[in-house]
Amino acid sequence: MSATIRDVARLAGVSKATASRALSGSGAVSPGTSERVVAAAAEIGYVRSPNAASLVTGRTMSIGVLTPHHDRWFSGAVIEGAERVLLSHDYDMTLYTTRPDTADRERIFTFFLPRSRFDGVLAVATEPSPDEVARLAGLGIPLVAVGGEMPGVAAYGLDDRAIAETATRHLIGLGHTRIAHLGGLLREPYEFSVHRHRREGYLTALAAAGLQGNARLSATEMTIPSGFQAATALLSAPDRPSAIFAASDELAIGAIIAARRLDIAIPGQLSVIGIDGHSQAEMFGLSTVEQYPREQGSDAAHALLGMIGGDRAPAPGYRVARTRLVLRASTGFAPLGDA
Amino acid sequence: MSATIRDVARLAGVSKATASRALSGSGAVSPGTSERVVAAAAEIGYVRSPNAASLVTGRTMSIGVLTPHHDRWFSGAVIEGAERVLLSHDYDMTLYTTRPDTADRERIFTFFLPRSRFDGVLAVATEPSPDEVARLAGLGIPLVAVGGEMPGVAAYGLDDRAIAETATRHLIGLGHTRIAHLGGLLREPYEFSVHRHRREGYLTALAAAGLQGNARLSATEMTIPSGFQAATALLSAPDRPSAIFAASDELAIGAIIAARRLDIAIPGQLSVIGIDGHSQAEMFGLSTVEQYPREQGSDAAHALLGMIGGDRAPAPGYRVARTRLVLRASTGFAPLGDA
DNA sequence: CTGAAAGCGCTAACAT
DNA sequence: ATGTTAGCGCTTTCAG
Repeated sequence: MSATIRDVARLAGVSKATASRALSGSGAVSPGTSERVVAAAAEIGYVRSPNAASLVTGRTMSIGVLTPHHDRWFSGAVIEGAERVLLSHDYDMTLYTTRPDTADRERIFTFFLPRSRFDGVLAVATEPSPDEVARLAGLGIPLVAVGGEMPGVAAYGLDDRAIAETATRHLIGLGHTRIAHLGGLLREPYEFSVHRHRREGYLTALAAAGLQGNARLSATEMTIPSGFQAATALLSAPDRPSAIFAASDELAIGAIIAARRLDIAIPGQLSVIGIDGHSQAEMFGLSTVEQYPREQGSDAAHALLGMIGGDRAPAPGYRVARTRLVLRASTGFAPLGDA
Repeated sequence: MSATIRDVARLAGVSKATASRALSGSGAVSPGTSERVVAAAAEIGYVRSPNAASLVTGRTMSIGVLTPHHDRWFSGAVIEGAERVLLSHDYDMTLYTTRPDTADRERIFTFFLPRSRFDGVLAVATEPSPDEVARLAGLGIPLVAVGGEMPGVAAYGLDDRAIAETATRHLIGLGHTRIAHLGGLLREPYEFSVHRHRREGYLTALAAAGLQGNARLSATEMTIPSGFQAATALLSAPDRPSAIFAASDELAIGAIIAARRLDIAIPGQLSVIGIDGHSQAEMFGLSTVEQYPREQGSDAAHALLGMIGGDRAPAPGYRVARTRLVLRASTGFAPLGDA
């Protein structure tokens, strides 16, 4: 089919070995020879087959990427950030959707990942069971997680407890006392720590202000429509909250839409704050704790590449990514009295 | 590192060839032997290396997927639909983000795709230049497009002109005369036909009703915030339209949010209709022409697999995917007189 | 600095 | 039905 290194060698009048050396820039090749080889390769449009090369080098030049949903704002941005870095190092990404409790997910861990196709694995917002963690480890290749802790694994994510506290405290500082928390689902028995930590931060802040008795928790899928539904329920109750701390901007945006539908003025009658810095946050005037998933993705990719390259493996651990509190109209004013 | 077919053969007491045959189910192997081989493989957790196999079979068991943005509703759904089918056939997907006019995009076509890693390519909502089309063809592997036509290529998509006409006609039937079109960007000189066709359908419907003089066109990125901005401009003008036909639900949703912000009642003072059946369409009460990208993705994957399998290559051509007009609150009422 | 030879893991003739 | 041999495209000893 396409040109092989044999063709290049023949055209350049050298042996396969020399052609290989010239093309990879590794061994010692005389400048003239090297030039001829490179020219020959360009002429016939030769591109090295990494599959064949991997057989002898052990390097596949590919990364396996795991995510429960690649079309969500967070995962999409992480993947995008990782892709830029990887492509520039001649790596590409094979994507697997690890939706919980599916047959496909099972096969991804037992069949696709062990096919020896990858030099590393990037887990994005994935909540692996202990069994899955063991399988991942059994692969014997570097693993980096983004979007939450993973036991014994290098991970990039937020200090979720702290930022949840910050966000909740901001609401408290505005004078709110009836603050509800719109959180993510806590999948038992194995779950990514993110949702739990954000809820804990919320509770801590409440307790610090002597408001623990007012805690009001709602948990749902991390999507705008789910947030809309959950918030509608929350806001339809007679003793509705005057503020909502949402665990993600998607949930917060759903809450804003719900409030409008119910004719509840923001921020007059309801303050809302989220976490993320979603692409729609500004449009909705949403106050939020911004994070930068594209950056997290590229950091993770660099880490992975480093580990593959044999750099002293960065001690597995949790790297806290930067965030920034951004205040907008959704928390623009103190609530109107106690109504 | 991991177990090879040699290990399996040794453990089962057969030759590599027999082990290979037993595992692949191709050649003739006695039931007893086959069983022993399979058991041995299971015992040591053997998984065939497709990279090594591809060297001799020519099959890589992988598909290259091209999309300008994998995190948008449409692409996300297409990819999801394709993934399910592919995984069930032992295929996985390597994803490349082909954002127009980037260096990465160039390298994807010139370096990554020709690495002989794929048995086929799936192009999702991709607008390839003639040069890129040529490179794709030069790969010598099956190619299927989803989300628009591609010259000389098997493609799955909508009858964009027809559904745009349908949507516009629905607005006209409601009594509207000042109908604006919120469309996608027309990238010159090469573009996917989608946006142009939808605009043409809109113009055709207008003309059929003698309304061609009232055409009002606005083109922008296919995102909610872009739709919000464009609609805000459209609706702030003194002679604002009484109806909007948006080329996508994302744009339509942006328009709905803009209208609320401007205190323009829907559907009292403004009717809105979109195209897609976006996951947020119902929440926003958006009338739309639903399409089913997950289905399109799985159809495309089946087609690809068929072409790879050597089925009589389905004549390259355009396959029209099903749609359904879904009416909701956003076009619930006729406009209030002519105001 | 360069070439010849071996071999990565696997399958496809070709024998038997 | 099974084993032997060759070889896919590539890199890496090992000689020279």
